Amino acid sequence: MPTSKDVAQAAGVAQSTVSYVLSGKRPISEKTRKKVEDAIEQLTYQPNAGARALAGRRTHVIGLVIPFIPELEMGSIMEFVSVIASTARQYDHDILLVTEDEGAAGLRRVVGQQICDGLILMQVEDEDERLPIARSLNVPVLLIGIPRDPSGLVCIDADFEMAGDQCVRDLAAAGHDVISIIDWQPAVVNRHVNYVERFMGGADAAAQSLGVSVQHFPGGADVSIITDSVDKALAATHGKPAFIAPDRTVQDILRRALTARGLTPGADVSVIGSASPTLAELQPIPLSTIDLRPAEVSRRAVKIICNLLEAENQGPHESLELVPTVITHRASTLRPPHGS
Amino acid sequence: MPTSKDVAQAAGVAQSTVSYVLSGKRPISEKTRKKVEDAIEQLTYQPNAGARALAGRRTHVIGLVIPFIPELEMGSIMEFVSVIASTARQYDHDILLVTEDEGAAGLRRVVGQQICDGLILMQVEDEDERLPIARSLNVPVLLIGIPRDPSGLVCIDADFEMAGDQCVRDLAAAGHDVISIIDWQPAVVNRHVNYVERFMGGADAAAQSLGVSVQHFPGGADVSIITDSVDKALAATHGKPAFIAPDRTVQDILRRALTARGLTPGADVSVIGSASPTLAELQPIPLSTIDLRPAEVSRRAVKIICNLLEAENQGPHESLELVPTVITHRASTLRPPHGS
DNA sequence: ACGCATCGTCGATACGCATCGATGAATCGA
DNA sequence: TCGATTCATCGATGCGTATCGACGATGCGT
Repeated sequence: MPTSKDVAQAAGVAQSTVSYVLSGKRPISEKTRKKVEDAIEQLTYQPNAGARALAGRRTHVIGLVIPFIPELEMGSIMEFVSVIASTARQYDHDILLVTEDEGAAGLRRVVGQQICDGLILMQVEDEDERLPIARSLNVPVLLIGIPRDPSGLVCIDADFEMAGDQCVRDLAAAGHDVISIIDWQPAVVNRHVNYVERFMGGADAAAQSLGVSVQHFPGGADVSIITDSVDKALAATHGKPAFIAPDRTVQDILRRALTARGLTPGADVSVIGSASPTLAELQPIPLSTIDLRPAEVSRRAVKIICNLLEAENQGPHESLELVPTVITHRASTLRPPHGS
Repeated sequence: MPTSKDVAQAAGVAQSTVSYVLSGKRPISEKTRKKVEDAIEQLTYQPNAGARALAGRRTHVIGLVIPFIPELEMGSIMEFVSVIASTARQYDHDILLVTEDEGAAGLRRVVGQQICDGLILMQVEDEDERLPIARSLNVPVLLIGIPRDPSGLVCIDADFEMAGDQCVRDLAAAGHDVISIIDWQPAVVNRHVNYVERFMGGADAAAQSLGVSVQHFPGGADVSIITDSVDKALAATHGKPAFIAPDRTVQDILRRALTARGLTPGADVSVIGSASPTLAELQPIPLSTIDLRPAEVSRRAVKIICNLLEAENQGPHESLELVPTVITHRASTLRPPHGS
């Protein structure tokens, strides 16, 4: 492996000059720059990351703390991971994986050993045990998710309140006056991620201001539970029932339960779920969705932490960014009555 | 951040002694060791990774090249990623993500900059453009998947041939003499990962040796295609049809298609799919599965590359490890006739 | 023509650790 | 009791880069 000294020698300059050509932190004449760049190319020189980190006190690596994975959500987590990794590259950074099973100690380790310049925490819970550590670490930390007490922390998340609001408004506009929301699966709810409450809060507020009623039902992987909700929803309304099911697994079950009752989404009943456009279109009946925009959340997360890294000024930052959600009509919801 | 020099001072020894206590590469008296360890604890000293990499020529980081993600397979990829990351920790290594969108250059970068000691490539294709680079890099590379020409490479994968064999034998034993295999989705097949062929090869060979016949049908996300296959399978056999559908998405479609024809898995028809035990049990009718054991493949992958890292002897290694698959009976397959 | 600022480059040093050779202390045999 | 070993530790050096101060060369104004 060639070093910057080799490059310097080949170009007939000092090693420090090579360094300045690369960093641009001091003016270099066009002629010298050319010589150095040629030498770099010919030797296929690449700066040694360890030495760079040691001398420059910056590793250009961001630690990504991935959650322990309830099997059913692995797909959505992977989308975050993937987008975060490629976005990080655009900011000239790499992503190091920190698994949840290392627990809070993992955070201390990667920061203490200075493997990372900063951290991104996924799936932040309401009262997350990692928060005190996050606050005490001397590096920027970005949370995806919003804890109960976000003071002194930098957070980003989808705007679940907006999502709940959008869903209810949409169904109300389609003529539904009783709307049933089926909760996330117990496995998710029990994790105390508060986006569940935020979503419900947004939905309830919208319902109140519009004068429609919202019913809440437990989620679950069991068809009978969902079928029950369907029956209750049917009994509670004169018109056609409407369902909101933000959890992907619950969506699948709901679809099955509706079929079992002979109900067709878009004709006898409205259903709004949460899925990427691609997945939504693949359904037998294309699903109207509330898009929580994981890719956009990921991109912004990386952007925010990279800004913090450049800012470099100490002192705990604090901010909260909510990414607007997008509702999309497809075949699974009734169309609004004409003229209204 | 305290350094090993600080520790040395606190313990009243030389810095090199601290280093030897940590690495164990020279004998240290019990008394000195104790002093040093106490100092480490009190200062909460953690060795600087950059300096360690620079001096020790070993980063303790493994690059994991994750594939570009057809949305539908994200879940399974995440399982690999997650298990690889936590297994790596057991071998005292960390995982750095390298995204496919950086292409082959990404491999050269992380190795050239010496960010990584070795690489794991996922989803290796038949004629993978990364192979020449993998061979030319001066670090251990472990492939998950088997290219057409694995010479000079170290590979691991599930034993898809065994999987195909097991499925066919199992269905034959249950009394089926015509077995229909539905291919992976076109998106997967077109990627030229050859596990598809290996699976089919194993199935065909088993069929031949058992005197049953195997029909192949194209996979797809379209219900009508699958329904077609169901009809053809029904026409081609006196008894009850049998299906093998290793692709998860295809499985879902198949289930729907069977329902549409009024067929019940386990009663009128046998179905073997591929899913983790958890997911299989969650189905309305628990699915008999061929388990491709992604977690085991991941664990062994990490183990192999860590061994290579320790071996350190140059010269291209070459090996091929196949992880046995496991077939599990659940409710979706017919039971073998008594006494046979 | 001369002092002065500016520009471009060099040399030296620090970053924190691993490792090698050397040194002093302790142990052993005869 | 003395030299030969072995054991435990120290000091010095190198890993490859970033950065700071210094220095010669150039251009400016007067």
